[in-house]
Formats: sequence, structure tokens, C-alpha cells
Amino acid sequence: MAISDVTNPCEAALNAWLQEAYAKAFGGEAALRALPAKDAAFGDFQCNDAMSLAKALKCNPRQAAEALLKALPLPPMVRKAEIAGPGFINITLSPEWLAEQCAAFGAGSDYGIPSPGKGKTVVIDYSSPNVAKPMHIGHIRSTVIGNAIDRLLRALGYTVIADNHLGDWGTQFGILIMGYRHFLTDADRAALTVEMLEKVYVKSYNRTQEDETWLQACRDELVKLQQGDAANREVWETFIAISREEFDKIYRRLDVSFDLYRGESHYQPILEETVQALIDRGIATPSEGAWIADMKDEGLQVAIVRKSDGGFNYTATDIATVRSRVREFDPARIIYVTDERQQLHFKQFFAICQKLGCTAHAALEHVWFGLMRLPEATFSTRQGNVIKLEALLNEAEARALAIVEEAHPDWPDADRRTLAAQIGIGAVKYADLSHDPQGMIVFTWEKALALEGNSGPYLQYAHARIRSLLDKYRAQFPEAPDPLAAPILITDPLERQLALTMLQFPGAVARAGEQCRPNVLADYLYSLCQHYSRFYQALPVLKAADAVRASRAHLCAVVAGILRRGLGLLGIAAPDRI
RNA sequence: GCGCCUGUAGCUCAGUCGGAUAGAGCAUCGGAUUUCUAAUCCGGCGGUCGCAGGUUCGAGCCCUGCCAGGCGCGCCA
Repeated sequence: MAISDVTNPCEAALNAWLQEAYAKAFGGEAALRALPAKDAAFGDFQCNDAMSLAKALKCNPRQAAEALLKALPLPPMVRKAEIAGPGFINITLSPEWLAEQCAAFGAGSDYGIPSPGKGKTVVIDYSSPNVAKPMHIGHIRSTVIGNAIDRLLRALGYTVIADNHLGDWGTQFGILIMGYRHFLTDADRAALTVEMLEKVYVKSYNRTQEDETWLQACRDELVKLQQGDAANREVWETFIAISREEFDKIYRRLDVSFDLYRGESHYQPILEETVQALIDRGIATPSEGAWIADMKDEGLQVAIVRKSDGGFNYTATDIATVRSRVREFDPARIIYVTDERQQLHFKQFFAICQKLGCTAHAALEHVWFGLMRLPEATFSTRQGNVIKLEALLNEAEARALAIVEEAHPDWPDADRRTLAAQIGIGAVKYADLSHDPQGMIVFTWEKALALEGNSGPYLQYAHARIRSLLDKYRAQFPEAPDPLAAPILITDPLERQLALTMLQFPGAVARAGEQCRPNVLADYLYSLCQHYSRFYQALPVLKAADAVRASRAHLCAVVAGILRRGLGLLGIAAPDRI
């Protein structure tokens, strides 16, 4: 049974009732389940199980449904239960009971988010940019999706270790060191930037293609670095420091933080013994001068674990990383968030880890996402159509700022900039998080920076409107109790829909986290806002009669709380004023 | 050639375990503000769920084949 079943108090109660009815009517147990009604016209919840049940019981589906309903008297929480169509059971709740559930929900802890991860550690490996290269639009998905999963799993009770597995080791550093030494002035080196490093790398790389001596010199510098040559080591550390500074600027703007920044270099000391372990177990065998793992039995192609020149590749590094993480953290799960192109690699090295038995009880999971592309082409350095991440964020903030300045000419500039950043970044993140990760994203500025419709700012706006409304409520009715303490009255269908939607929050969080699909939560929050906006448009709060006013303020307060919490789980700010 | 993924409205996308009349946003057309923030709300238009079979009481969802596109397939990560 899925977690979402037990997170919605209404569903939990209805399931229990249906299952008791089943036991009474037919004996034994069955996993009967009430689901939110597909159409409000049917009621609040529906149960579709009579149809499949009928087959096992060898009877007519409608009769099965009738037998279920007749087995027990209608519980007080249910106002109406009727059979429709081939055997759907449509359930309408008693408004009083629903109101009680909502009141308890708002007053309860953390909006009912369950803790399936309690006592479990999960290592999540995301973002992982390469040193000496600026982050570009291709990095946004791993960073934003990975961070949302990070936040979701923490909310679900996991002890999360977010590790940024930087690309800080490999053949490119020989090329880079040569470029750094020969193409930069002292002044350049004093004011070094990642952008300069990238240019120097390209220049040096191009020269390796036509100059054999240069190529050999690059190799020599790499060997020296790997052997711990002090001078090269120092330069390499400079590259990392400069890069980290650049990355951290972006991460600050994105409100992303990591527990660890262990690059590939961190695992260098244990590569030798890792590959030796593979050889000792007979998992790795020599072939054409290299060491390979043959995985025909797993239906996979061979993977190289040590190159014929003696060097180690990323398969070896990744295996060593798993061993290291298992020893140090003993995680229940290790999650990698990377693009789809690496699926084969992960299958291979997961299989090797299994064979090696180095995973202990850790489940290795590859959460892959589709590449981002332009409507007319894929992004590629060669075509020169790559958008730098910094430029994207700047553009997002600039567009938001234009609107904020127009809306609030009287605000201090600093406040407007802060708000514009929250909105612009929120728009960019939401554009990504509202899609199923496992699909390609077609990038358009229009979509990424959308401020209307199904967008981050739509959610932020709904939240800000509620906060403003609640402030007015407190100002106008200073003697009124805390909105969360007021009894809820559910009379209008819009209130009912809103209440029913609120209760689905913990299920959405659980499903989004456990399935590593933040879009499940994004979709939920959007739907909640749609229901709220309809409610807000049609039903007055401040001008309603006392009891109704207090009740509606209560609903507003819970929605605002859910929005703030939900947006927080996606890493999106929830400003109080827009 | 083999493997993974994708194909749903003009465009971008949702679609819990297989359930009732397939939903949003954008675009477009038309409405709503003496009333709590119009970054909002309501309505119209718009569909052979790539194609063809199959399983099922019931298929966008499961199975088979085909078509189209993306990505990957031994020393880059």
C-alpha cells in the first residue's frame, strides 16, 4: 500500500471503513481504497474496487458494491454513499467531519508530512559541475531537481548528506596547467576567473590537436600533478578555489547548499585498492592492455575499470566513491541525479558494486533527467548556443525587476531587488520542477521566465495575497482569536474543494520524495492555488459574518502555511508581499 | 545493428493501482473589479492520446509489431 494512503486522514478513515465492510460482507481482507473523486459532481471520494472485486467473487460488480455498502451502517463521517455506473462507490463526507479533519490538520505538526525516512541515511549526489568551466544551462536541472529531492527527503525524515561530486580530476588538468602557464600574464593570474580558465583551456586543447610536443607536455604536467608535484598541485588548487567561488555565487542565488564538496580527487588514494579488489574477486579481467568488467550475465556491455595506460576512469572513481560512502555513512540509499546519457554507465557500475558486495544495505539509485534543448536544436558548445547559468539568472531577475518596479514605485530599491530575485529565481526553478524529470525539456525564455499561469510566481502571488489578507484580518479584528483556533465551517462547494485539496498535501510530499519526482509536489501546489484563487475570487473573507469570517480566515491560514512549506520543499521563496 | 527514453489540443506539458465525459498553462476570442493584491477569476475555441493489432467488463496507461524523434553503445566524464 502506498504511503499516500495513510497520509490523508479522510482516506485513511474511509479505507478502514471499506475494509471492515468487506470483512463483514465477504470475510477476509482486501485492499479497498478510497480515492479523491475524479469529478466533484460524484462526491468527495470514490472507490473503484468493487469492479475488480466482482471478478474474484464471481458476481456482478454492482451487487458487490451493494453488498459492501449494506454490510455496515453508514459511519457518521459519511453523509452519502451511492453506487454509480458499472460499480463505482461515490462517497460524500459529512461537512462537519471534514471540517474537523481540516482543523486538526492545520493544527497538527508539519501538515501531516510522514517520516518514512526516520533512522535512515541517504547520500544524494547532485549538481557536480566541472572545475574550470562556468556553469551553463545544462547544470540547472541536476542542481534544481537534486536540491528539491534533497529537501523533500529531509522533510520525510531522512538524514540527508548532499554531496557535490565536483569534476576536479582528470586529463583536462594537464591541458589546463599548460594553458595557465603559457597563455596568461601575471596580471591575468592575479585576477583569475573561471571564464579565463575556460578560454585558456580551449586554446591549449586546440594546440594539442596540432602540436605533438605540446600534447606530450600536457601529459607530463598531468603526471606530475598526479604524483603530487608541489607546483602543479598549487596551481590545481587555485583552479578549484576559483571555481568554487564561482559555483558558490550561483548556489547562493539558487539557495542551494551542500554538506560535502568531495570531488573526484578525494577518492584518488583508494582507486588502486578498489580496482585490485575487483581483480581479486575475478570481476575485472585484462583485455587489450586494460582491465575490464565483463557483464554479459547482467545483459550489459563491458565496462573499463582501468585504462591501458594505467590511468583510472570514472567507473573506477564511482565504485571507489560508493565504497567510501558506505564505510563512512552506512546509507540506506545513494541517489545520483544526472542526465539521461549516463544511464548505461550507472547500470554498469551499480552491477559491479553488487558483484563486489560493497554496497552493504545501500540501494543505489540513478535519478536521471532528460536533456534541456532549444526548440530548433540541442545546446552544444560547438554550435555556440550554450546559455550560461549566470546569464539565465540575470535575465530572470531583470524581467521580474521590471514588473516589480512598475508595481511598487514607492518601495526602496533594495526591497524591490530582493523581491525580484525571489520571483525571477522562483520562476526559473518552477519551470524545471513542474515537469516530470524523465523527459526532455524544450527551453524557451518565455517558458523559463513565465510569471503567469502555471508558474512559480503564480504560486508566490497566491501566497502573498493570503498573507496580506491575514494581516488585514488581524488589523481589523484584533480581538479575534488566532485563525487556526477558529472552528471551520464548510458550506460552499468552493470551501469543500479547497478543504479536500488541502488534505492531499502530505500525500503529494511523500510521493514526490519517495519517487524522486518534485513535479508531483509542484502540480499539487498549483492545483491548491487554483482552488484557492477560485475561493478567493468568489467568497469574501473580511466582509463575511463572524463565524464564517473566522472559518475562512482559518482556511486561508492553512493554505498559506502549506504553500510556504511546499514552496520551501521545492527551494522556492515565498515572499509575504508581492 | 543493439539498448534506454519520448510521441496526448496550434505550442509547452499533466494524467496515482487500468476506471465514469482525457485535463492545465500559453496563444486566440469573449466576459468579470463601487467589494480582501487583475501576476487573479469565469466562459468560448481547440483531441483519431504517433499508427496497427492484442489482453480486459473497461486501455492515454498493460502486451506485440511498425513509424518518427532524442540519447547511449571498450579506454572522456
